[in-house]
Amino acid sequence: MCRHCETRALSVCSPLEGEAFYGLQRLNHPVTFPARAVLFNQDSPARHVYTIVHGVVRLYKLLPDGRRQIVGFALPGDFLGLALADGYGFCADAVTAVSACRFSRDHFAEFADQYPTVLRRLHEMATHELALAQQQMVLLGRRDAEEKIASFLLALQQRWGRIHGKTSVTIDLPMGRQDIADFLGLTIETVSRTLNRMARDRLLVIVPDGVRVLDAAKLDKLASA
Amino acid sequence: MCRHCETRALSVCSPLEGEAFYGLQRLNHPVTFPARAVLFNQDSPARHVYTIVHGVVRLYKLLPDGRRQIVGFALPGDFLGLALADGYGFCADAVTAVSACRFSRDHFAEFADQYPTVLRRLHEMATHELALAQQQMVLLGRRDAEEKIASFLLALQQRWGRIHGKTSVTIDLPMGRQDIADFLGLTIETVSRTLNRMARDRLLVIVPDGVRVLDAAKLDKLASA
DNA sequence: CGCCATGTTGATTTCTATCAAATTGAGTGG
DNA sequence: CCACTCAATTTGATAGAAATCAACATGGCG
Repeated sequence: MCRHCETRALSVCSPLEGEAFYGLQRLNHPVTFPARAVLFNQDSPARHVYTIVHGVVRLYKLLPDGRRQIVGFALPGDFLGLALADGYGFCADAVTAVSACRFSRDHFAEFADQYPTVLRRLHEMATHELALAQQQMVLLGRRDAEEKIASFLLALQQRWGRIHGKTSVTIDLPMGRQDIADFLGLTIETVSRTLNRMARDRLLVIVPDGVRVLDAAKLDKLASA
Repeated sequence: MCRHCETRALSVCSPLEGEAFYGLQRLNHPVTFPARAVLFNQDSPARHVYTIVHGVVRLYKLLPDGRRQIVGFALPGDFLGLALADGYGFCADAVTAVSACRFSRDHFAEFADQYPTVLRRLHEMATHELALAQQQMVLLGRRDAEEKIASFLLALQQRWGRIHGKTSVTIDLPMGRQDIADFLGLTIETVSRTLNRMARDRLLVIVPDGVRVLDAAKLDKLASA
């Protein structure tokens, strides 16, 4: 029931009311995916668009020789298919079990043309994604391994904070070390070593499926340095 | 005179006709900048938006310690200020002499709200930028120096091709080595060495303010490898 | 002609990748 | 409940690509 959806405030439907809200709700096909399920591939035609409700999705591109770059993690409230274009620009698969609102791309695009509010919101979300992507370019191009890890952890802490309504010193990391490595332009060994060095230096504690921040100030300094 | 503008087909105004076209033209304040002029800074409030008509602009972010990441080069037809947000997300300055169409951000945003075609086009341009940014993340995170240079050259060749209507084996490089380095996440020495090694290996010839491609096949292979 | 930016080239260091092996831990079946 | 398996992670040793440090060359331009 969209009316009581806990991720509504974060999602594309946040500005909708009345007729527009119900109109979009009528187009919605709720779907779920088990962990590791593929939502779509880079080359496949973009038949659907999605809003993530629960769970985490990794978005990535592959080079012909198998190297992988994760371009983002989609969390609750995030929208997949912002471009409303014929093809997705990347692969998407579920890191955890995922539930999502699925819409036919054509129906959604038609709906967006009818309600400029939706198009405006979509553009707002797209430019926000663009800003994140540019921030990630700085991280990938100009930061060392320790700074990358610190930035990643704090950014994720903030995103979970917005989703849950309160920030926690425990940062959930549903994705594996290899995923973190492929997001930060590192290897799994460097991620592991860096996290464990941070734990040894009392910046954080490694807990099952996450970390707990001990020294936020030092992490902040690393992340912005 | 917008009517005969040679970059119109590439720019935000391409889909406009009749009243909308003249309406936007009335909002336009043509401006020029000499090389090295600052268009705006990362922290300054976003008073204007721009369409580049001639010349090249570099867009970059700075870290507190002076490290720089160039997030893009704006070429004729490109739009600056896609977010229509309160702040620019980056610094912009002129690499060459630049002429541009400048609009008040508020007036432009109002105009976009009036003409959904414009908003749609803006969104299309934003998602295109997003796709480019994601491609750049792959480059920064997962490619070695030689692949980075090859990809950069070919991407620029294609962009000039779209602007001039025909692709040329001579690729104009108005930006300096340091700019290329800061775009690709390398140092100036590595850029210089890699380009000169490519020249030694007969992949290309270095010419004043550019390169001439000799072995497009090998460069293609490097770029997509 | 000489000056200062920009670019090139060489020597060395450093960080991260790579290669290799050991450890942990969740799930399975005896 | 415990041995077993397999994947994920950690840890160690080494190699390698690019950064850094340091001259040196070039080439516009006053």
